[in-house]
Amino acid sequence: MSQQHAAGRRPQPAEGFVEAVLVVVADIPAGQVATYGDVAALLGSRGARAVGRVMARAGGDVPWWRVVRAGGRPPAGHAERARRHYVAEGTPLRPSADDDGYRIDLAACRWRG
DNA sequence: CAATTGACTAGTT
DNA sequence: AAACTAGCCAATT
Repeated sequence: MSQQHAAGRRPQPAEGFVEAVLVVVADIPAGQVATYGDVAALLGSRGARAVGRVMARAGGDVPWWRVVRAGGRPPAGHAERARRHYVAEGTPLRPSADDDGYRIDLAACRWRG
């Protein structure tokens, strides 16, 4: 079959980036966390927001709660859901006066690839 | 193809 | 210390 429309090919980088992010996130051990910027850095990019976008869209199949923001805050809008996972995995948390109610102790459980 | 957006980050005000 | 701004990158419209 011919080519699907000359340039109608499926751009690989699209899936490649998503896959790469999912692989890195899936590689984070339980009880530890990495920041969005760290995940991006492991991929050779600095797109912390791009990582967050992948999580929002395809993070449902990976331990998304192990990816946190710099400063130790859980993913925006998922603080309550993520907190149960941290407690279940023994991730060191710290009380906070924020709406999140807690903060992840990055100094104690930050993971490096 | 330009503009908008988004589970971000660091620096300023 | 909280709010604002600018910078970054990839996907979506």
